[in-house]
Amino acid sequence: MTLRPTTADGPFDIALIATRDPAECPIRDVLVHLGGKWSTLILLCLGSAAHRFGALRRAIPHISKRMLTETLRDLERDGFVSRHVFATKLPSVEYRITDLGHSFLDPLHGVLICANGHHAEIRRARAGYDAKDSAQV
Amino acid sequence: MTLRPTTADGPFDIALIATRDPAECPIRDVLVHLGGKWSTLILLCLGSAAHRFGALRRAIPHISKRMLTETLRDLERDGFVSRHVFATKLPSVEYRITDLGHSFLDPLHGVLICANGHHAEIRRARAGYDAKDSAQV
DNA sequence: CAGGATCCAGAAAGATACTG
DNA sequence: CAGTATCTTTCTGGATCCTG
Repeated sequence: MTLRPTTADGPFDIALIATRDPAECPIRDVLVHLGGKWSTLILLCLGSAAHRFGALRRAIPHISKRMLTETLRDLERDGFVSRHVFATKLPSVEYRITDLGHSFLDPLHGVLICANGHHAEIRRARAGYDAKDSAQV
Repeated sequence: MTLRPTTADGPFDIALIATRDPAECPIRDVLVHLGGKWSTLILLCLGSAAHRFGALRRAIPHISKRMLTETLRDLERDGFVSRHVFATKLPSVEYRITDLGHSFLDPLHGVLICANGHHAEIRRARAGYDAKDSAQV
């Protein structure tokens, strides 16, 4: 199976989807991490400026310390962000986006523009679907 | 807080992140669904051609019937794909991408290109991180 | 301040069996 | 063929308390 993406952006073979080992498939191996509830949010935040832990918490409402720590570790592990500890009196840690992380910023931003632009449409679709659904039951 | 994305793609306010109600935030409301393990895979598959249920299963290894059904329902609910039932002898159902879904194809594709291009780098970063990690323990 | 450790309810997801 | 139903296991994420 060789699918051709509608965008003629180059020879990108979606047959990668069908890779036997999920770990070899960039779609699954990379996107699953980016797809996490918070990764994109954090990456975008750090894309605009370096943030300290507390600043990130304030910038991203509703995130718990636990999830912030965990997601930052994951992003660090994947090489998207770097961690810089300052041995000040009270510990302070700054997170920065790396070059690798930065290279994802534009593509991600494109998705966001799209999500933002079609948000109303999506919510309308949902409302319609749910209305039909509850009517039949 | 008004963050400016590094891409000067237009006036996209990342302060949307800080929206009080998560449901109002396109980033969370849309991306959380797209971030699911399978949504992107399915959307890309359907972007290349309409598929029937069974064909999708074959195109996307490792997905269970249950997850495929569920993810398709979600995508249908959000208006990304449409469902067409043919009353043939044995039921056959075809899934197609909608215009709305199609508008996400290019941005998503951009992310994939990026993920694909940097996959090796990411895996190296992981290996390095894990090596340091286990060395310290 | 930044985060580690622990507990725990609920969501997500796999396996299997059944149906029109 | 295209699901649905059910059971079970795994994962997620929030709350809370603790430390250097």
